[in-house]
Amino acid sequence: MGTQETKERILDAAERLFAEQGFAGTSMRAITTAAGANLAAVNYHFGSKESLIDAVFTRRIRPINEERLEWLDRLEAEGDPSVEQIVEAFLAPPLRVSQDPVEGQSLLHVAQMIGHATSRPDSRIKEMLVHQFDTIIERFTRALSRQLPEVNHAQLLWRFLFMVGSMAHTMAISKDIKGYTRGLCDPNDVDGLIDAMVPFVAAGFRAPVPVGDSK
Amino acid sequence: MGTQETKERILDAAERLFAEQGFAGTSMRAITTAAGANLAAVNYHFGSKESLIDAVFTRRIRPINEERLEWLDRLEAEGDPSVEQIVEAFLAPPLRVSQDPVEGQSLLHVAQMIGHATSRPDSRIKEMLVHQFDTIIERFTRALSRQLPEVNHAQLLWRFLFMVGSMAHTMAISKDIKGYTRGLCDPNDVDGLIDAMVPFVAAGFRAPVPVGDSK
DNA sequence: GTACGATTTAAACAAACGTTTGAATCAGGA
DNA sequence: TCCTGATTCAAACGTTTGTTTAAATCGTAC
Repeated sequence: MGTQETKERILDAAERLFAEQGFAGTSMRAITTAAGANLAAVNYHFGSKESLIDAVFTRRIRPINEERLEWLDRLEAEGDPSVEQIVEAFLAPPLRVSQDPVEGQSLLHVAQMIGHATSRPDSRIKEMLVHQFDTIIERFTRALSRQLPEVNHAQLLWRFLFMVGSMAHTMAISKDIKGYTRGLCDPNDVDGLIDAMVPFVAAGFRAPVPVGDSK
Repeated sequence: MGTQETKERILDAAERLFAEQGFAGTSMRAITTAAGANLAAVNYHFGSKESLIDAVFTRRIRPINEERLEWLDRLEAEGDPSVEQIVEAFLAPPLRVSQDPVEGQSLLHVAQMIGHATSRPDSRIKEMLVHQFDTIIERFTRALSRQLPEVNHAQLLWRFLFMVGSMAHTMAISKDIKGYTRGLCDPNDVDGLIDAMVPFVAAGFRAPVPVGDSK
């Protein structure tokens, strides 16, 4: 049959190149060459480079956000979840999806791409992100607020932002973490990374609110 | 005389445009037009666009890192600083330098630019960052390790990375924070931002290390 | 005033970019 | 076999990119 074989190859190649070289740094020619397709294939299948970026991004972020919500649903069905559990439900899905089940090693392409996208100057992607994360932010801040009644809403949003920052930045530079830390930190050990990140973020959420900011 | 007047104007314009549109998204023509200079001025004064990026970045990051080290020196001269104090010495300088003393409001161009730079795919800037932060990382991790003897070195590096991520990401998207948080968080209130960020990060540093990671 | 290095200017450069075109090729049903 | 729609292909499109060039202009010391 060959159901959209070229389309899939383009998405895979674009995802890898976007992760490695960023969106602006990746040309249509580089994508189609890596995908073994003709230059015009992207415009034929996706319409434009911008639409391709959307497609590459949405293909990954939607399942990630669905898994986040399912994870949180499961936790709340079992009782009232701890801050650590809520944080893990937010952080683990995007990190786990980066593990290549075929190669065994973690390529982290998805993670790097998401990291780049979150700090992109382009406003179009920003709007997409805001929309994609609308439900996520509401559900997770509400769950966290239940466990942290002494943290007002503004402070909770700040801390949520700091968590996203820790995650996104770690993802974005994951390829170079070994260089930064002289090999001491291994970004391919996803479970170890989650085990390091969850306590850090959870403790941050539990921190006493600054004085003079009572609400 | 006109001591390098054009050169300064180009640096200012480039900094603003880099912050607003990223490095790849800003053309030489946009920079020189905004600076009121001729197109060839950048190549004449800086050699190339890449060198201009270096110049724009270095002009800001060097004083920031110097202030970080001076701040830490001062703290250590007064006694042994708390985690909160060390964290503040790292976070405050890049956030404060963003405040425009003339306009009164915080334009945060520097912060945004730094945020973009830290998640840049380009390896050249990465090397520059690693080199610029070499001393910083060593001094600050050593100071933190003295207050946190139960946190092993690998975990400390992870947490340092998470701190940088929170900072860089907040800087990168500072322009859109009000949109993300429906106006509840104001990135122009730099003191309030620091007051929110320092307790979060400090609590993260103090968090108990994950089990099975004793070293 | 004249000469000279520093700077600015307009113009053009080659290269790379995303996109479009129209013919060639493919697959499957009538 | 022929037809039809989907896909692929090589080629070219018009822009935009960063950079270079050579002449024009400026500022200053002689």
